[in-house]
Amino acid sequence: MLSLTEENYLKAIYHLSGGGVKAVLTNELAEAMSTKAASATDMIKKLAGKSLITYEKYYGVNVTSQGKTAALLVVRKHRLWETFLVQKLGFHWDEVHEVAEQLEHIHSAHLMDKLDEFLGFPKIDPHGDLIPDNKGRIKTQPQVALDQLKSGYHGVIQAVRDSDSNLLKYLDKIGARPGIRIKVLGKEDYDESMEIVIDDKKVFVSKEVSQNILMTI
Amino acid sequence: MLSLTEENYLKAIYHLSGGGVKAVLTNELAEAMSTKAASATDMIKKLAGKSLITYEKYYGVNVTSQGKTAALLVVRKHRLWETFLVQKLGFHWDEVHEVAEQLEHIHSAHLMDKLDEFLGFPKIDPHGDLIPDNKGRIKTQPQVALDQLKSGYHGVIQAVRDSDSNLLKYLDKIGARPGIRIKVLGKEDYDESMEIVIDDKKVFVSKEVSQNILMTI
DNA sequence: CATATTTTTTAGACTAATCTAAATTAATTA
DNA sequence: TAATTAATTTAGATTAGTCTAAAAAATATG
Repeated sequence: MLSLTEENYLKAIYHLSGGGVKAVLTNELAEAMSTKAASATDMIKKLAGKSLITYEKYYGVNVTSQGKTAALLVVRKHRLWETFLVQKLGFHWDEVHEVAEQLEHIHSAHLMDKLDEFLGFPKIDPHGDLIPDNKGRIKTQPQVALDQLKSGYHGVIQAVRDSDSNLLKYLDKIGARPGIRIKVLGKEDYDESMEIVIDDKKVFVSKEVSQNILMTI
Repeated sequence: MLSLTEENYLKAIYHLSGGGVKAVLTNELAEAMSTKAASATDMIKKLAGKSLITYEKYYGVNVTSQGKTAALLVVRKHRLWETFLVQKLGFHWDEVHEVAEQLEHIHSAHLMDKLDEFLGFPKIDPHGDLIPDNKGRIKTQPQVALDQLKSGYHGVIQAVRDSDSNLLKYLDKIGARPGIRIKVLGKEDYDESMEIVIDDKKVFVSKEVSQNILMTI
């Protein structure tokens, strides 16, 4: 059984990796956990020893399928508790995070199945995120090209359709890599170019580019 | 804020002391916590340093009113969660303890008030125990003399009416001290003597004795 | 009442998770 | 490509909670 700290690190790795899409660096992880790189290194070794992640010195961390399942079971608990807090206890959506961060570490599969049933087997949580099932599986979201996304919506880059190296270099330059979240600010009717937010930076991309970025929403 | 371990020790002290009625010895506490006396001593010093208990070397521990309040707030959480598990999630009463032991350590007064409201402000939990209010107060239960108790019922010794030293010596001999739980097995119609259980031992007591033992049920 | 036994405390060590500071490796730049 | 800088790892220390073994205090016994 994982300790509370191990679960929190694993969940952070899962999220930082964009759901297992890309590697996570030690400093990224340390910052996400509000701790120091040395502490992150120690925990990385521990989780690698439990086969939840793979670790190559100086090159970062990837979640294994076992680690992904474990992370998704924590995510499931978090999202079911948030749903409970909002739907049954009348919490506002912005009050639930801190408490759900605690509740997600309660160890009882039976409890979560009962809660799931009590809530009517919800598919999404109050923030619109998908709730994984009790085997740690999350419905693979259908991929959508970025140009199909409406203003205000956001998604995570899953893949790039065209493998032209000029496109990939350009995407790399603007920070558009798999696992990265994009928000659509607006679309120009004239040329169908889009203004999007990547890493808190606003960028304009042409229709040719946005057609080639595959996202999950 | 108390750590999970501190909360568990404090709760154990509260219960072993019969709700603050009598002192708790180091070995008792160690056994209740499934740990060693040395560990109990360490934690006792820590809790005494936080003014939750008073501690006199070699003579045991007493909860302060501050400690009592803190313990009762944990008890409140435990009992509200048990009520939730049984009434809302359909748990059986014998499945709830382990999960409630975890849930009672979630830190959020707001959550407990909301849960209390959701459950309709229950006064007792599924085991029939009183639920303390959100200030850590528990309704003082009316005292009842042991001879008024019916078969099958149980209660905790709160005080002894007669201070005759022969009576007290006798009570001490059969293990009937304040804070100790008694269960009534049966009553003889002939002389109104009672068969009771104290510390898993069956004992017969006369009406003269049972009239003088004041209990809370 | 002196000795033996039990209970409790103290001393020192161990693990998990953390930190700082130093050393090492990788990446960047001149 | 050599030197500099940035990222990462290692080494050693710290805290909370635990343990074992030894010392000290209280209690029981002869």
